[in-house]
Amino acid sequence: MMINSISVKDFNLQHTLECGQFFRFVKHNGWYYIGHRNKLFKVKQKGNRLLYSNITETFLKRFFNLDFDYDRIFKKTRNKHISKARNQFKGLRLIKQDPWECLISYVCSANNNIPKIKKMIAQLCKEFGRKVKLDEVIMYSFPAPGKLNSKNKIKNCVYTGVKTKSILEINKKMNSSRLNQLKKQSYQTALNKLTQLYGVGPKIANCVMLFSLDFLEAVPVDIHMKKVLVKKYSLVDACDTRLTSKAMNCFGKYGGIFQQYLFYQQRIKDKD
DNA sequence: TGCCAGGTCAACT
DNA sequence: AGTTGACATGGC
Repeated sequence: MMINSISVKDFNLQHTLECGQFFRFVKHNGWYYIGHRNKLFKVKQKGNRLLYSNITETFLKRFFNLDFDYDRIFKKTRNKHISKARNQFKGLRLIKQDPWECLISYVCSANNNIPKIKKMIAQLCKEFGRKVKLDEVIMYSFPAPGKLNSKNKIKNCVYTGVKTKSILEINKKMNSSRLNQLKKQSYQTALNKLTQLYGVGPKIANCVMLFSLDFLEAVPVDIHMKKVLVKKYSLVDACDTRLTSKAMNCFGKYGGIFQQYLFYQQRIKDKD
C-alpha cells in the first residue's frame, strides 16, 4: 500500500486523537489506524510530516481541520488558563466527524469512561457494520442510518436498556441529511432539535454540534468541565443548561475549541 | 468493597 | 422549578 505525506504545522496527531473527542482508532506498529464511516486508513507523524495511507489528501485535510488557523483564534483570548492549556497541548485540533457517527457515539458516552465508550462503539460496528482490513488491522464500518434496528443486538453491544431505547429511536427518527440540515440552523434551534431525541441531553447535543456540525461556540459540559468551571472560572449552577450558557458566555465564539484543551488538561490531571 | 466514568430521564416535592 | 435515584459495566 502506497504511503503519502504532507507537511503540517501547528498539528499534533497524538493530542488530536487521544484528547477524548474521537473513539475509533487503534495504535499498531507506530501507526494510528482510524475507522470513520466505511473507511479505514492509517496516519503517523514525524515532526512536521504527516504520513498517511488509504485516503486522499483532501479527506485528510478536512478530517483534521488542517487549514484552520488556530493561532488566530488563541490570540484573541487573553485568558491565562486557556493560554496555558494551549501551550501544553499545542497542535491539538478538533476532528470534523461525521454527524451520524458522532451522535450515536456520544449517546454511548453517557455516564461511561472512554475505554468503555470505545468498546461499545466497536461492538456496534462489529455487529452492524462490514469488515474492513488494512495491513493486519481489522475494523468494521460504522452502521449506516437505519441499520441499527435490532433491540437485542444493540443491547448486547451497549448493555443498558436506556441506551438501547435511545439508539433505536434515533435510528428511526434521524438520518444524515436531517443532521446536516442542522448546520444551517441557529445554535438554539439545532440544540432544541437534538435534545428532543430520547437520550440526548444538553451535554451530548453540544458534543454533536461542536464535533460534527461546525458550531465552534458549543461547549459540552461534562464532569471534567464542571470541575474546570468551578475551580478556574468560579462558575457553578445546578442546572446543566444554565451552566452551559454561562460557560459559552465566558468562552465566546470559539469556546468549544478552548473547552477541548481545558477538558483534556483536566482529564489528564484526574488520572494521576 | 465501593466509587467513578465526556449524562439523561423519571419521579418525586 | 429544583432535587434525587436508577442505570450496567469495568477499572482502580
